[in-house]
Formats: sequence, C-alpha cells, structure tokens
Amino acid sequence: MLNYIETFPDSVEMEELLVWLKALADPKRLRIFNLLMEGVQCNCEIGDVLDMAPNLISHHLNKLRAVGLVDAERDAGDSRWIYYSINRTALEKVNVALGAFLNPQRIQPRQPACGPRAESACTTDFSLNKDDE
Amino acid sequence: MLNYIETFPDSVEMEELLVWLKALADPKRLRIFNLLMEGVQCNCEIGDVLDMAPNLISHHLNKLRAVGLVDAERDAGDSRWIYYSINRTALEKVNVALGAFLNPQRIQPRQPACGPRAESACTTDFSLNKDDE
DNA sequence: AATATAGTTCAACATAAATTGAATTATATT
DNA sequence: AATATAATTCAATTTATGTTGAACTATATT
Repeated sequence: MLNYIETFPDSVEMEELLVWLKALADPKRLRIFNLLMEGVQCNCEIGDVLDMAPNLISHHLNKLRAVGLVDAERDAGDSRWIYYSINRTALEKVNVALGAFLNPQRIQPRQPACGPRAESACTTDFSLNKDDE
Repeated sequence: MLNYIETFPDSVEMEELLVWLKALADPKRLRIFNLLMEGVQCNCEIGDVLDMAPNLISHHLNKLRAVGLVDAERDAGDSRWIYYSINRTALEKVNVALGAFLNPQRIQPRQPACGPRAESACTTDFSLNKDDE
C-alpha cells in the first residue's frame, strides 16, 4: 500500500515552470510578449500599438526580463533607445518544460486510493509512520 | 509607412490562451493539476498529498473546471465521492495554442519602427488620421 | 546652455485573487 | 434516527499584483 508521491520531474522544474506561467498570465504582458514575438522592440512602439503608458510598459517588461524571457539592449548610436526582444534560449526552455508538463501521455489511468473503489480508505494510513523521530 | 498591427491568430485565441495560463499560474493549482495528470483523483487524496484544506482544494478545482481543464464525476456507488480528471480535449487545445503562440519561428527579425534605425520616429505619425469623422 | 526625448523608478492606490473558518448539503453507516 | 463522511458554499480576511501620476536619469538636439 504505497503512499502517493508527486513525480513530475522535480519540484524545482515545476517551480521554474510556475515562474514562466505567472509572467505570461497577465493580459497586458501577454500582448507585449506577443508583440515582441512579432519583432516589435522598443517601449514607445509598444505604447503606440497597445495604447499603454510607458511606465506601465516598463513595469511589465521588467517582469518579463526578470524571468529571463526578454532581453534588453540599448541602441549603439543613441542610447536613449532600448530594444527589447524575446530570449530564444528561454523560449525554448519554456517550450520543453510545458511540452513535458502538459504531455497527454503523462495522464495515468490510476485507480483512486480513496473512496469505495480503493483498497484502503483515505483516513486509514496515508500519514507517515509515527516512529520516525 | 504602415502602422503596426498585432497579428497573432486573433485576439479571441489569445484571450482563450490567457484564461488557461491564469488557471495554471498558481502554485497550488499547478500542483493539483499535476496530481491529476498523475492519476490522483479525489479531493481527499489531493489533500493528503499536498496538505491542503478540502475547501481550498475545492476552490482551486472549481477554477480548473471553470476553464474546462478538469472534469468531475461522482462515484456510481457512493456519490459522496467525486473523481476529478484532466479533460484530454482541453489539454490538447492548450498544447496546440501554446505551441503556436510560443513557436520560435514566429519571432521576426523586424527592424524597430521607432528609434534612429527607423525610417520615421515614434512621434511622427503613428496616430490615426485626424480626418476620419 | 537650454530644451526635448526615451525610458525608468518610486510611492500611493486600486483591484483581484488566494486563504481561512464556519456553516451547509448530500449521502452513507451504525 | 443519529452520527460520520466527502465535499461544497459563503462571508471575511489577507496577500499579491496591476495601475497611476509624479519625479528622476541619461542622452540627444537646437
């Protein structure tokens, strides 16, 4: 009678995935990210297209940068301008992680350990052994 | 001189993607979803594994159900028990949508429309024509 | 030197969402 | 009938996060 344990790669990978999901799970950030996918690069143009204040764009770009999804680079000639772009390495990592996490083949046809169909009921002895101290 | 326009499939698809991302972008919900992927099915077992209160699990399962990612089914013999499972159709849709959205090939090597490298500066005439009323 | 530009940073505010505890529903067990 | 069980619903609270406006930095233009 095995006590169930989470098995997805490991909690570290899930933590990393979570960070990426949170970064993308905002309407404005998702649109900004989308624009960067399409090649738009500076704060001001994003503002023109999405009709957002530059400080708000800056805030969201910071969040995307903080998790590594987006890179920033100043213009060589006129350093007032900053060009933002998708970090391809990070994008690939996200794709791999999401692909693994959401892989339909991971779905197990496991019998419930709880309920009438189970060998043992929930309350029985899912807790750890008491004699481990 | 074209004014830039968002092109990802359409705003409807992005809206749908956002809904899924938001559903998954929560630490507890991501772990619950993961357990469901691994075949764990009832509220009580999730509670045992993740050490969470049943009402909180219920709340998160509702969120996952609300966006179609998770199905619920009562035990035929003892209807107090509810078995939760991943909705495979929804999962496939998420995979397709994410795959399309995060496809590295979408990244365009586009020159910025703003800044010194651009033909015209940002402030020039990105706004709509004034004579359209 | 004075002004304009691109963008950021900061603090205050508003909003949304997770969490908690208590009460409730519905079914099964004794 | 009385009690136990699995899970939900509800209202109250807390926590996190997006948004706003003002001030600031750094560079370029006139």
